[in-house]
Amino acid sequence: MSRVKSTRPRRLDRDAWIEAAFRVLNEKGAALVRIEPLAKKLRVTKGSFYWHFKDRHDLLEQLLDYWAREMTETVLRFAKEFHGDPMQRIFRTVHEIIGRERAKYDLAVRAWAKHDPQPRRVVEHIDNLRLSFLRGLFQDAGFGTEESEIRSRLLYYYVMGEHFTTLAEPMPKRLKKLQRKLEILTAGQ
Amino acid sequence: MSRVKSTRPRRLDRDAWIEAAFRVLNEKGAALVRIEPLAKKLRVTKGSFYWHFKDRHDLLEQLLDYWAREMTETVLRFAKEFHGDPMQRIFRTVHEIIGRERAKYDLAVRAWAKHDPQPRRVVEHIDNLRLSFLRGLFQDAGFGTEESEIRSRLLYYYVMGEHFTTLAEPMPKRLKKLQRKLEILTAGQ
DNA sequence: CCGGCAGCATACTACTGCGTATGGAGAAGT
DNA sequence: ACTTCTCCATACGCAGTAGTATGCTGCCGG
Repeated sequence: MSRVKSTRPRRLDRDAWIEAAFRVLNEKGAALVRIEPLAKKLRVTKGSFYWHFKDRHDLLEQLLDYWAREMTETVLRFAKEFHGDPMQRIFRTVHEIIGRERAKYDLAVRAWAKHDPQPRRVVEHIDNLRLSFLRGLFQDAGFGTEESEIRSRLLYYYVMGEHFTTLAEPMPKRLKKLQRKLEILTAGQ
Repeated sequence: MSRVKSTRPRRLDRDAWIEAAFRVLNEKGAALVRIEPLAKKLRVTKGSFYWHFKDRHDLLEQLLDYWAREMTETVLRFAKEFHGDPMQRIFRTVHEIIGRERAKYDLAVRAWAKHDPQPRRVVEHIDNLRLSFLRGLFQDAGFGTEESEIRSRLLYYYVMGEHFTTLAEPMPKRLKKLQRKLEILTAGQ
């Protein structure tokens, strides 16, 4: 009758804290990423926290790193593996982003970035990465520099809006409309 | 030499609290809309607050009302006064929204709405209002129902993105590109 | 000139959260 | 077996904040 205690992951590491904090960041916002509530969720005390981190600010920095890596490595790596027609690559990339539940995390980080220069710099960097990638796709499709800039930005903002807006229709309907939207954005060539 | 004291707005009212809270909401987020710091800014104590409001939650409700009114009355009223060519009305409307510093407030409210059903309902309502308005413009321009839905959503998300993204170029350049974006979104008719 | 009330101040309790200091248990080296 | 080091618990001081209770003051009608 021993060892029936619920999961007792004593001896956890930095990443366990960061991932738990990341969840709270997305669910409640950066202001509510607090140490003691996190400790409660992880079933430890903050003695553990101050072993792995210097202070709360230290955790928030790691959080940004985590987010930045998630957002680049995961999404763009998949997208770069696509081959074939440039138009199809655009479609499959956006399809991938919208299908996955990734970019929705952006809202919390972006709201955080609005009043804090540190996340702001990171967000700008990520935005530039993604936008330049999309721009490249449009250029591959034959659009000029300026024209690609304009259309990629339209597309990028569209993807953002899809995740920031709650009036989301069921996925099949959204994907059907996505097809038409991409037609509009890639027309005129 | 009396009456030289700095502005002493004793005897303030609900609206003074709400406007101050609204500024904090946009600058710091909903979680940091706190009573005593607000009282400090208003140069009163929270005794005043609990006279005008039942509790903190009461204030946040008023805040949503305030936001909803700001976002509908102000923006849409202007837009509805525009006349002439439907395309031009679309352009002037979006021009108005982007030129003014209004929609930027959406980010804080939207982040708040993500983990709280009350603001979420309000945001959905506002989104529907704006989107149906834009949809009407496209329909006036001759697009079909489904096609207007798709294009208005592209346009709406674009306007949102312009405000949520920090990599904003100088306004003249943005407006120049806006022209081209609207051409893309209104083409094919 | 005086009662009364609107509007705010003051003083209090209770709670939450940050950071620190220190102790303790258990694994790992020797 | 004894020490050391890692990782966490415990206990503390302190600041900030929500909410309540009650006291104070100026203005306004009578």
